[in-house]
Amino acid sequence: MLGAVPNSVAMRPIVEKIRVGASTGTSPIVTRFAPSPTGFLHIGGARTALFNWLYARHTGGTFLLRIEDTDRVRSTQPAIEAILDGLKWLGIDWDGEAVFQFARAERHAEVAHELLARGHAYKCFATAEELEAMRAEQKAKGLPLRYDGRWRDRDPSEAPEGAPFVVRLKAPREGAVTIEDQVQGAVTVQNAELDDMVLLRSDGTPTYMLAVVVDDHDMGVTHVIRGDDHLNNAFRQLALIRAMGWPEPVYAHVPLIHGADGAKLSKRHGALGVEAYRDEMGLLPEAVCNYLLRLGWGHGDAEIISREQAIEWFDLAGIGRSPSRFDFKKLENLNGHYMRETDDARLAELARPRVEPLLGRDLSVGESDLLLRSMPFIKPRAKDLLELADGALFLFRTRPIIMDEKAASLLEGHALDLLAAAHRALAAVGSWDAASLEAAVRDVADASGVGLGKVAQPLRAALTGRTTSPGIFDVLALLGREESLGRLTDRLQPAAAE
RNA sequence: GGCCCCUUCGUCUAGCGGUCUAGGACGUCGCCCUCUCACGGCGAAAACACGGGUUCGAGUCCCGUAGGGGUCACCA
Repeated sequence: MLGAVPNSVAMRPIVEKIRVGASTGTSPIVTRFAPSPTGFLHIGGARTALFNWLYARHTGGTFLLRIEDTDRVRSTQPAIEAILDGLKWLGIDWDGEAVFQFARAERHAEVAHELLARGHAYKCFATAEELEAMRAEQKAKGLPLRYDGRWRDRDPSEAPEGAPFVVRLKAPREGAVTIEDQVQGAVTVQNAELDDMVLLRSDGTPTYMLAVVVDDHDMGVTHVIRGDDHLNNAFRQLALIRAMGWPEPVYAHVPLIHGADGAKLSKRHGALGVEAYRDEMGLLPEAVCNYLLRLGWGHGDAEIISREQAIEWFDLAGIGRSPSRFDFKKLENLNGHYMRETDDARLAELARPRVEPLLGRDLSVGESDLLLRSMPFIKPRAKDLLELADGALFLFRTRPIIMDEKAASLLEGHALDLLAAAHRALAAVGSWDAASLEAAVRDVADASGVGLGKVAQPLRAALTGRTTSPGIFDVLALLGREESLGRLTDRLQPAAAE
């Protein structure tokens, strides 16, 4: 059982299927995104996924998804769904079926046993307490903390009968390893700095280090693009890859994203799940992708980059070497840009489910149509979907509409006389269109010897309940004759309105 | 602490030895447009961390210093 296990049986179907899909292209490049489902898809993970996806699409290669669910305690189904949903929302599609790492535990163990059989790995019977003592001593002596290889050359027969053991890789101790990282450049680490990592735990389950290497190999991954918190891991993984005689992947370790204050982005420090960007912040996926792309990657002066353009331009050489801070203001600005570019129908559909809760009721068919027609006037003023919904709200308020404080203060004294004059003029307008309405209101201003603003602001307050809104003539046109005149009457005859 | 990585305006970045009196974008400030708010247009302030080299010449190459980050598990 522990002997030379054939190394070509388990899980081959997965590889074959993927390879078939990839073989149609001219490039053999295969990338992957390998999140662990212990929480939502955070912004850093999203960027890593995006880079891998873009590189695969750019090269005509294959982009695979692997869920690293080997931590049975912390991995959850909701987290898996959140990650899948997040990727779909961002428009990052993967080739073939997602691979679940835990399901491949047997294959991982098989590789460890093969290594054991070939003398590239050994059993370590050191107990947890023993290792703890070892580290305490190293720390006391100011030595680097690492496994000292105490079982590296000992015979397993020296261990107590039936004692539990882990399997460790017998890594080279002499020399150095250099990785030609596509982002970081040549990085060299002395083998003496690395200790013999655990491949199989004492319960026989594989560690992450073993699992990634085996899966990446079996999945045919050629380019490993990931956060640079894995740079040190790469050297250990390479030792394992070499022990197995497998082809070495190209590495690209991308600097991490920091919070606005420069501190590391963590779950309690700005690293929200992508669903928060979608639901709570009301952002468009194309804006988030564009922002993420520019965070750590550049192409000359290009800022607004479409998905198609990104695929055409993306390359590893454009990835910067230094960590970047997350700037929500810039994301917001980008989102405003994409909102203005988005067609009204899509925007209205995104706005409706946000308008209805604010209103406390569903929109009728007619109101949905009104929402759609209002988009050209609302969307230039909104930088996210929250503002979009908020900006459209006044259209659906029922009379008498509520006034905010500033609007109410605009409806005092002489302003009411102007409002009354405007009401009379508007009531006499033949064709209820923006141009005719504008002419009528300008006449009122001229006749009263005041600027247009003196009339427009009270009108805006009475019509929308606020001091800011789309152009007042567009507001009148949108609301229609009856509703507009009614809202004005409510302000002119407060007693009747209350 | 050991090892590894990083360092251009507040932020994201362009720059790949001379074309840099350092460019763009967001943000900030001013002006214009104007019925409000946005949008849009114009303009301004704003950076090569520091110190040594190499070179005719350094933001660009090398070495230090400082600062920041990552990593050192039978987590991933």
